[in-house]
Amino acid sequence: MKMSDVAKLANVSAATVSRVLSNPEKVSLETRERVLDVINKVNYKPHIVARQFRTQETKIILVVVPDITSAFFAKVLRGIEHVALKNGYQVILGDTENDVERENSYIDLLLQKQVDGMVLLTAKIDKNKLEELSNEFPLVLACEYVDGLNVPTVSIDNISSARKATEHLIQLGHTKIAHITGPMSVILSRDRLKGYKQAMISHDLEIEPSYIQEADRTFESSYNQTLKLLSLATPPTGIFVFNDEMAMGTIKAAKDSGLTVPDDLAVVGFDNIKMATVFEPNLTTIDQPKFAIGQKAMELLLQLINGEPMKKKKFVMKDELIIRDSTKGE
Amino acid sequence: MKMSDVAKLANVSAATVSRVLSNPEKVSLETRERVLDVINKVNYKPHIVARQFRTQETKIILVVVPDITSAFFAKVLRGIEHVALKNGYQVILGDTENDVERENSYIDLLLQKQVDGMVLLTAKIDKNKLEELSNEFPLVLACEYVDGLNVPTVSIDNISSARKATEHLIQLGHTKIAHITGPMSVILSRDRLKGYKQAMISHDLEIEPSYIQEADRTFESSYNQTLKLLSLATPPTGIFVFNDEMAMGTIKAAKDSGLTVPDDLAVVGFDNIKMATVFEPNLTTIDQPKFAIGQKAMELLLQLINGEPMKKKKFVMKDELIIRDSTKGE
DNA sequence: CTGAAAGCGCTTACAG
DNA sequence: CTGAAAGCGCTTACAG
Repeated sequence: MKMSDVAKLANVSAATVSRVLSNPEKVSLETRERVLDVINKVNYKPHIVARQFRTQETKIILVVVPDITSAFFAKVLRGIEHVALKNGYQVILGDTENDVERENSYIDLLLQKQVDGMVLLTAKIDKNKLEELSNEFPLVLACEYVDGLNVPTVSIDNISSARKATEHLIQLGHTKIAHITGPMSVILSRDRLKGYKQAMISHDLEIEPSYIQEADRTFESSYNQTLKLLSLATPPTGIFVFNDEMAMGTIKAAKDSGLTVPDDLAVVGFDNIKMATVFEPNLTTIDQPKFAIGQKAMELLLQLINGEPMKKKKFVMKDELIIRDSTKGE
Repeated sequence: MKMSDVAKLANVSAATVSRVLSNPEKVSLETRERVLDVINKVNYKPHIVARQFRTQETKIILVVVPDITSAFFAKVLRGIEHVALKNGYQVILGDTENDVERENSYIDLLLQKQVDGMVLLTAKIDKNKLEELSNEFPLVLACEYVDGLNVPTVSIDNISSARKATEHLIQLGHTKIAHITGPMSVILSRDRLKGYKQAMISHDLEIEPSYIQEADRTFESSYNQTLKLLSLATPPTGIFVFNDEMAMGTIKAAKDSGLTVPDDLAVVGFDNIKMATVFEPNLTTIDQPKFAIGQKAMELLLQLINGEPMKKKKFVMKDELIIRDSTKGE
């Protein structure tokens, strides 16, 4: 059943059926009702791909995430999704599993016009390529960003929030403070490391190289790096960890080493995922407005798609240090 | 830049360019190389929507999940994704957030030919509608299923695994065993309740109605229902909980009530999500092969899409009771 | 091995 | 307010 069949049954042209569906105000009430009756009777559904082809827009956007099983990204994704759906857009999910190759391959969807725009929640891809791409297609970065790139971006200020997290430990009296970073290939890791260093220096604390350990973003990896830190001649008494999942790994390692958190070791995480309040001790962490970041990113993408002017390109969302039991005790 | 432009530059017809892209073996080596040179030089990318329109297939499949922020569904989704990508299919994500309306609206993507097939990880939708749909379109159910529906389905045997979980508590000597169910509108909840009852009856244990409490699938909801159970005149000493996230809520409630797990209260969860080994005490639970369920579901969907015969329609995957600290102690 | 031509199902500028 | 007609960019059956 196609549009011309419906048209015949309703004694109108296909053009009129099309108008009833897309611009009903252009059709007289009488005709409109007659056409709608037929549409309902035969349960006609327009062939969306034909429409996409004709209008040259798919009403689909692509979201590229580094890890869909991460609670953090799932929440950001949901924010995107909400705004997308409300505006008639479907969301294609591109899970790269932290693989640059796969990130690159998703970009083909844009080049092949299979999606109208793209939100990147990971940006390992080459900077120049990204720059070119954003000149040609609607593209928004969220959470991650690329330094000096003139692309709309939504994130928190990772440097200042990492500084805040570290200063919280300093204010509690800690001086031997370690930092477990994410992969150095990710700019967020470098930013949070920078914030950590800034806090240490501005409080005249020495930055001990062996106190800085790189991990990938998993529980297990942070667990192992923590064991390493705890076996140092002078182990740290406080650790700022790249994210909450890793912070849980750190605390587990402390417990397995016979230490009590926060008494023997204070731990600060990042993101404020749901588990942060379920895990014991509850995590002191930096709250990121995950849902709001997703919403804002999608709103910016819609602006780009609709060709609306964009005065501001960088949006810094508000984060918040949330103090819980992993640093302050019960 | 479109195909005919490439054709001109290479001194061939558009048909030949098309063949180079889709059936290179039908083009002479010489011509093929000449065309590929041009394609690379101008960085031509075919307009996929035009191809979709022409071939009447989109190479996109839809996965409908009840909750994308759930660790369980994210893992199943990843299994689907792996098989999809390997076979040249993109995945559109349909997150219903447990809303039947939204489940229904995703079905339009199928009716409008915007996707080639669909995997449902939730099935609240009307049974007859589903039956009709599956006669017309490639459709696979995974995790959830609908009783008496002749649609390819991948899941574990929820009744027997729930029985196993309950019997584990019985074997530990518990007689006052409660069950916190998921929403009764979900068949999995009814199945697991059935398994619980079977275990109780076959061991001559009374089924105490107040020991059965319904919760939605969240941590908080199970937390509250557990408080209710613990305030009974004769509180249970063991609880089988619908899923792991809820089991964590149950344990939290027990702790907050001054009880020790497993000594005062033994708890069994379901799914074996990653957090089950991070949370303390580690959860005794039923392991579901999440990734494999996703893979199998997508393989079945591919069979349907390709019109291959399917001898068997119901696939029951192997589950496993995993005993950890939440029932047996250290 | 290659090309000319038809056609997939819509939408929209144009004419009346 | 309505219709006839063109055309979006591919693929493929057919002919040579």
